[in-house]
Amino acid sequence: MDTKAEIIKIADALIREKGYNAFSFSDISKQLNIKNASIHYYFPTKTHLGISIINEHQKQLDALIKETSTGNALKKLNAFLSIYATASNENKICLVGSLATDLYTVEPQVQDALKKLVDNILAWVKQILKEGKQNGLFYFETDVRTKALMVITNMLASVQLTRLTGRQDFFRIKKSIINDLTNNI
Amino acid sequence: MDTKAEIIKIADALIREKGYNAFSFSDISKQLNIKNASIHYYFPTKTHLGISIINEHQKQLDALIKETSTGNALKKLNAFLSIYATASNENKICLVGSLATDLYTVEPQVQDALKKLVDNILAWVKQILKEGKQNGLFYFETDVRTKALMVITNMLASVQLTRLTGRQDFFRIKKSIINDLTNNI
DNA sequence: GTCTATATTCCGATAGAC
DNA sequence: GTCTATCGGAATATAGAC
Repeated sequence: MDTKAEIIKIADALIREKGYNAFSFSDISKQLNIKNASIHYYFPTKTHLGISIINEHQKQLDALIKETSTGNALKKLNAFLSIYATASNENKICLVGSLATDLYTVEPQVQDALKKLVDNILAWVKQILKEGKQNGLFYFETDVRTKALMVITNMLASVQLTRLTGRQDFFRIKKSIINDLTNNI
Repeated sequence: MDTKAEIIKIADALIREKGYNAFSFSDISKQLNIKNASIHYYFPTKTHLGISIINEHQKQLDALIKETSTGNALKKLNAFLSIYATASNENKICLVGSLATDLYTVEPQVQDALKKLVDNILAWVKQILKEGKQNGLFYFETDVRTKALMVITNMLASVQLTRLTGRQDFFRIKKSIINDLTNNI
């Protein structure tokens, strides 16, 4: 992995562990054993870095959508939920939740990039739910958009809240989402 | 309102708008037309202030529980959901979500105070759901703790996520929570 | 209680040598 | 590409006058 990719990886971990305003270029440079100023060679400002982190998540989302495209809706749903399970296991939260909390402290370009990522996540989950319902795998009565928002908010907040109540609870919630969708068929 | 209470009120608004690490004593002192140093007379450190904000929320929670104690479970649930509706209308998030995101950047005393608040919120929501089910007002199959966690996470993340998708979505989610609980009876 | 003044530390960012 | 050196600014916090 080249230096630029490593910076993004470390910064992404920091942003999801401590938040956008709590990590510094120094935190990254120490982990990479380079100097503060070297980070600025790759990312002139913290805003540039923030946008690159969001874009990296967009790439990973696109890849996951592509990888699971041949599976059924349940497999796709599990792939989506696994994103948060991985975060929970590392005591990290998701990027969207982290940046949504700090939304009004970041520059408009970061806000815009995040909005696009959220739109794409929401579109994917909506598609998964719609497909699952049509194929008789899922059962729910709420409209697709609202149901998708509820699945996403359950996951987004679970990684945050279970930092305080215990990680067990995350997996209780994750299991319950699948149970609720797949019962009553 | 005395100065100490005003500081808490302003700091609470800032923490839920911008996050714990993004607001400063200067932000507060400017709004109060006093000087930076005067804040330290009331709160020696930012940690003291953080704990006082959490304690204030605990007091408001206790008051809300007491106020609604004579109502039925649906009225209590609506009171709980209204906390987040108020926040959403101000484009603010809830204190628990804000501090959970920054959890590993605050001192242990703040973490501990937050944990106790979360325990009390969870206990109340569990009690509301249990009571509603027993009285035939609510319908759900999941165990009470998990269901309570799902209601809380829906609300906690909705105020964050709908900063990006639009406030309409918050009220779609809120309505859907009530519908899901009160249907199928 | 509130002020001025200041100590200390850290941050994002830049200039210029190598 | 990475370094040293440094600037300007902001943050938490304290000392001591009023």
